[in-house]
Amino acid sequence: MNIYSFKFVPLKLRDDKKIQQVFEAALTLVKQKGLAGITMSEIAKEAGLATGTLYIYFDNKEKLINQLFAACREASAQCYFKNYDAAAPFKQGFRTVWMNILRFRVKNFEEVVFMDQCYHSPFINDCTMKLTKQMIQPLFKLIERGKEEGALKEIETFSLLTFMFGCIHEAVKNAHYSRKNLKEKDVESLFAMCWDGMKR
Amino acid sequence: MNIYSFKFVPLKLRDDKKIQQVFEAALTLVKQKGLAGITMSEIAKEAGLATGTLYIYFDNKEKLINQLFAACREASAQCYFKNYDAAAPFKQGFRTVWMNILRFRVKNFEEVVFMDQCYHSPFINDCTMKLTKQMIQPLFKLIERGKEEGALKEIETFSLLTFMFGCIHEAVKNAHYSRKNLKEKDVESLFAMCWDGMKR
DNA sequence: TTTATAAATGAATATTTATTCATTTAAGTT
DNA sequence: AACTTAAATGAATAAATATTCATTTATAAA
Repeated sequence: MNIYSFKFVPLKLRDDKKIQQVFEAALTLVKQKGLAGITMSEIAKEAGLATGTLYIYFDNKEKLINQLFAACREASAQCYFKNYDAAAPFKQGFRTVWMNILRFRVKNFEEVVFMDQCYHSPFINDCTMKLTKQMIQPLFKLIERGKEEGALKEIETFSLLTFMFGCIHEAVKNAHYSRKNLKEKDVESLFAMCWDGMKR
Repeated sequence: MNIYSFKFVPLKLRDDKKIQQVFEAALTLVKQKGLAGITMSEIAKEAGLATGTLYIYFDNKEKLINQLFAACREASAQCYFKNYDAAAPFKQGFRTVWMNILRFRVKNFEEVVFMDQCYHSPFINDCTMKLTKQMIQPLFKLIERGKEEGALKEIETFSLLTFMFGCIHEAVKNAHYSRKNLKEKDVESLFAMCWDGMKR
């Protein structure tokens, strides 16, 4: 017990699990009705909280959405290089990363939808956007390695990356909307198409 | 002059150009601030009309957005087979269609953004969605022809189409956001990647 | 030129939604 | 057990937005 204890003693603590609850509620609703269709009171209800409680954890709606966006971006970037072995041949490493991205997007489809909607919304500010662009840096390096080793076509790195993301992105979206789960063989043929398109 | 003329004589006519003005205003604003950020009064202002005038042309906001969506879908589907020569070799026809899609998306980027946002919004109803799916039928046929002639990989048509759209889609988006116009050579290398990925 | 009619207007109203706040509840300290 | 403090609540308020409507304007026919 220190001399300050009489001044600041937090007696009932904020529950950080609630932030997660709110995030999940928001994602569920955005997937259902889009960013244009969600309200603070609905988010609170879906999260099992009173409307006022939201404002203990988030300054306002804009901040809530920006924070959720940042969290999604973090989670997404985190997955890219899981199990990546820099010592292995390029194609193998590329495949690992490719599969990581695909799996993340299948598993976290709500996040993907949410982030997609955010890019053209009044909620996401410039600072948030800039940070987002920085996070694909490691992927840039990967593609560049592929070109140096003669494995990939001599095309602008940005174009190659775009191509790779485009394939994955659209496949995950279409699979979801047509309610067909991506089977092992679908994933394999998609990877084959993507690789054949990019390889030298 | 017929016997009814004393009953229904339209003396000041509705101006169909206004509908186009409103559509353009809405697209401009959606690109700027997203579907979540537009209001009826802003649309009216951007279109140079009074708020009330909007309600002469559209029942309400939902209808306005649905009609705009339908118009965009129409325009988009219209372009696919321009200059397509069914008698020409497959690759040539495929290339024509591919370029049509790419060009349309570059030129009508606002429409693309708008439609993208609509898919997850409270505005677009099921009926509208169903119609949209029907409109890619001719593309289905094209891909099937490619497989029959041995030009394309023996993969589900839907997967091949998805792949093709994914490449185009993402390339147009990224080009736009990074403010790099797609140059002739970028388009060519993108087409090459897409074709190499799909060809047998 | 007059008249009839529908379009156009934008301020007023209705509705929805964000945010606040007085009150209650819960938890740690004494 | 009493006390203190912050979290939690949800009804009340503020703010934003959709929609209406009484009035004005424009047009074509007579």
